[in-house]
Amino acid sequence: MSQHRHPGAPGRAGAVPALPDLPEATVARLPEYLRALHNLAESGHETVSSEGLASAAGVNSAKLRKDLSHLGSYGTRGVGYDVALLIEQIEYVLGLTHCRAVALVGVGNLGHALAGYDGFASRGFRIAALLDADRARVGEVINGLVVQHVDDLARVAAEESISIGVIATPASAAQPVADQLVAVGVTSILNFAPCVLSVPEGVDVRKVDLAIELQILSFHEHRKASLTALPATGGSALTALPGGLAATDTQEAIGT
Amino acid sequence: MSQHRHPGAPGRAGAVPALPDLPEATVARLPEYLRALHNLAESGHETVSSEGLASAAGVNSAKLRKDLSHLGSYGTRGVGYDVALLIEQIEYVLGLTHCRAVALVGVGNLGHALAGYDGFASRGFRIAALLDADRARVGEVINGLVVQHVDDLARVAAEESISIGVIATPASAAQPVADQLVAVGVTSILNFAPCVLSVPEGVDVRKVDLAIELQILSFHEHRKASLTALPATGGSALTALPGGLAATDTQEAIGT
DNA sequence: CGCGATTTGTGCACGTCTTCACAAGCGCCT
DNA sequence: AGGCGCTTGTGAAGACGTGCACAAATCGCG
Repeated sequence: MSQHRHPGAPGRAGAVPALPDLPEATVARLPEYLRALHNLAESGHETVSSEGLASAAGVNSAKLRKDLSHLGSYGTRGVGYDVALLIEQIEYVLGLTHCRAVALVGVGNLGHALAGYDGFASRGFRIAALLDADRARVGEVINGLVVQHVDDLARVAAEESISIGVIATPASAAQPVADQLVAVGVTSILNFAPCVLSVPEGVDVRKVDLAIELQILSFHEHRKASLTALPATGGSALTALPGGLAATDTQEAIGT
Repeated sequence: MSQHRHPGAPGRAGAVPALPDLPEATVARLPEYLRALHNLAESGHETVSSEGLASAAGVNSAKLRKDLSHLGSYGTRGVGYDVALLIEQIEYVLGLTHCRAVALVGVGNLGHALAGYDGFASRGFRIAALLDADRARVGEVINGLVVQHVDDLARVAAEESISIGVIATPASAAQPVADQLVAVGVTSILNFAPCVLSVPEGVDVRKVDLAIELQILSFHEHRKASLTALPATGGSALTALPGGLAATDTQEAIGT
């Protein structure tokens, strides 16, 4: 395991790209590393240590090193990682070496915002089509793109090579839209509608539900509040004492 | 472990709320169960089996039962779960029994969409204030709320009891905004800006980055594409065969 | 009243992820 | 050239999450 080789995007000879099947948890963090690396590159850093990159990405350095080690050996002991090289590598692994076309379905409140979000373009994604089921919206121009009817999806997909579909419709419309996307060959879907989608095997769906995020935060607020409400006994009682749950479980003792 | 007791919200006598510290993974799924339960309740179901609820929530039934068992025993063997009771319980645990006030900072593209998103109000959250650093935006009315300057945060927080802060600003503004939120006592933050926030201990931050979700999907697209590109050898080679990585590791053998 | 069908709750084993701790490797300085 | 400090890459251990499979419990029916 040495001999600093670069088997990734640059220099591969059309052979097997050698995509190691990374742990999901690692994949989920790579984009964060990538963002941090771009920041570092802009501020003139040429190399960065695992400690430095880890803190910029908000993770611990051991985790970062293990994550990067899954891509191969791109660091130099005693020095750190070459920022530019690492960017290249991560972008290759993530499949960002070429711009990916995104079809956005549903130009309501959220869809509008997504259509105008410049964070996509700056990170290798191009919104290639806006679609909506509401004929009243068809023809509207958003951010330089004309809204088309969702029934024209097949034609649109034929013109542009759609890589990813984004669903920003109400929940009731999401499943049919997903079916249409799958029908035209889309195998990756980002779903903002609050519902579960059923898709055939081989199609990846990621779900983002803004209300769920708030509810998770709400839980922690609730927990924190209930903690401070127990000045003396509370703090220790719920850190898993043997009798910690006695307050509720005593009833069981009575029952038996 | 029996004696169908209801120690949760309804009927507790001001004593310890007995909030068990749930596994994070469970907490993250509870909102999904809650949404599915509301759907079931609307369609007239009074009870639901773990199997039924699990499929409605998109998880497997064993996981669902284990998740719910952490809240206590609210099912009836041979019957299933009482939908209304379970809703009550989950809402209590998540701290949704009273409406939570949310302060939204940054009314740009995304902020606008969030301000108009009705999925918040319908699930126990009330956007209590809109704030922005841009004085040109102050005074603008969005969805019945007047945009105020972010420097007025202290006053706003005094009027409304802000429970959660949402950051929808550009990355460069996010950290100062977070500091201001923390300064007025906010201990839960939902961050849409693509950057890591540093906050004091005790403050919870959840991050939603739309571009990251796309990048994760991009990875899977890339992987799927590289799979289909290897008709014969590929399929098996990268499912962790001993020699699967030989294509790249042979270089090492040459090196040594 | 008892029995069978049904469904929950959970012990257990397995896999994944995280963290620690340290050997191996690299560059620099003398 | 040799040694020293620094940093990566990785084995091993522990924590955490998942899924199976089954005992316990409940309802309905004869």
